Amino acid sequence: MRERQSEILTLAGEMIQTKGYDSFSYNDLSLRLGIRKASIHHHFPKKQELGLAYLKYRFEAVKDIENQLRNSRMNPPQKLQAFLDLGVQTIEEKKICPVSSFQADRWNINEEMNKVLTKIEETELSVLASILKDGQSSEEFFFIGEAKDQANLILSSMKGAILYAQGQGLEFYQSTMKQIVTNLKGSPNN
Amino acid sequence: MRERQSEILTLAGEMIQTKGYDSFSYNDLSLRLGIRKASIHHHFPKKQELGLAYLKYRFEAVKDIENQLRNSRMNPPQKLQAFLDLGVQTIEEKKICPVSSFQADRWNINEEMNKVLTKIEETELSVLASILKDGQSSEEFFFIGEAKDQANLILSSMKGAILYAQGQGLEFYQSTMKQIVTNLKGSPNN
DNA sequence: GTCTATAAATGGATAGAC
DNA sequence: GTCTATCCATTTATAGAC
Repeated sequence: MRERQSEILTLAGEMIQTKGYDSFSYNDLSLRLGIRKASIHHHFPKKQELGLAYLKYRFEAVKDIENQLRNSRMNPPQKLQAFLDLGVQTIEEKKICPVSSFQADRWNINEEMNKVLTKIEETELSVLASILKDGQSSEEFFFIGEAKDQANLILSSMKGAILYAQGQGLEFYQSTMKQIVTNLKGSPNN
Repeated sequence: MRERQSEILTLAGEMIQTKGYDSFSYNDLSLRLGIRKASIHHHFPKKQELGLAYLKYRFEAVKDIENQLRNSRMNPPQKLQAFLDLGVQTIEEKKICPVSSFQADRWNINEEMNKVLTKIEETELSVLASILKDGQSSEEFFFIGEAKDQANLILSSMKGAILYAQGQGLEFYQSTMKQIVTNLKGSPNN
């Protein structure tokens, strides 16, 4: 990927995580990059192409994270913590998850973008489900039901809590994630 | 409240739950209502006033739900289910939670709107925390830690799961909420 | 309360020179 | 790859008639 293109994608990502896909403009990018709108159109002729390119780039990044976690020597609780810690950085940068951002903008994106978005969702969910499954096998996590459903629950709450944290503060996220880990450790009867 | 005004607010709400606050226009409202843009400006001169009015109206609605649940003769598990069922309707109407919508648009709203949004968040959280506390006392719910933290977790996951359900289907929400209820029933050792 | 008309700014996009 | 110049549609908002 050309230098400028990845520069634009990175900045677009930043704006997607703050203003949202539908609300940032080529002018916003232009001002930050110090080049004219037309120059950005040269790299990404239409905004939908920029949005799609960003989503594809994000998809690759998510698959990278997946592989890193899969090949790491961390145990399941450590992997889960590493996963949940990704949200802390997002909040500290006053951003939201790009997936949540596009989810909220689903009406404003085309089918092609929506398809990639759905693939990203599924990849993230399967990464987390795999961690939970391993932890269940090794008796480090305790929960009833399918690992997949538990993963859906945890990822939903993680993304949701990031949205709340913008208003309620980082502590909201921290205590909520702590509660997740607590729930996985067992019942009040243990 | 005048008829037309509440009509506009209702429609604005629908659009906030689909396109989002920053992405719907007075023209969108105009087309749906069959009156001109200028007529809408007569009722809500500026879009920020419309947005603020909607949030205040939502705040009242949330407090109503709070009172209804508080005064109902349902037991805590029934109250929780009624609460979670609110999400089902939202998904079936292909909408997202208005709170989530504004949370994703936090960069695009002013401080006054953000204040009301935060109040709505806090009210919803306290309603849920109260249900969980009651259920814990009556030994119908089992969880470690504070009811408040558990409420944060459940509300985050509820809102998050609604966002996922747009792409993954209603079943995603249903099974995720089932997992929440399962988790509250006790540990795998029970 | 609703209308026409209109303003002023912004947003996405393209043509063509350098 | 970047620029200037420009286009056209949209968006928020206002003035003033009915």
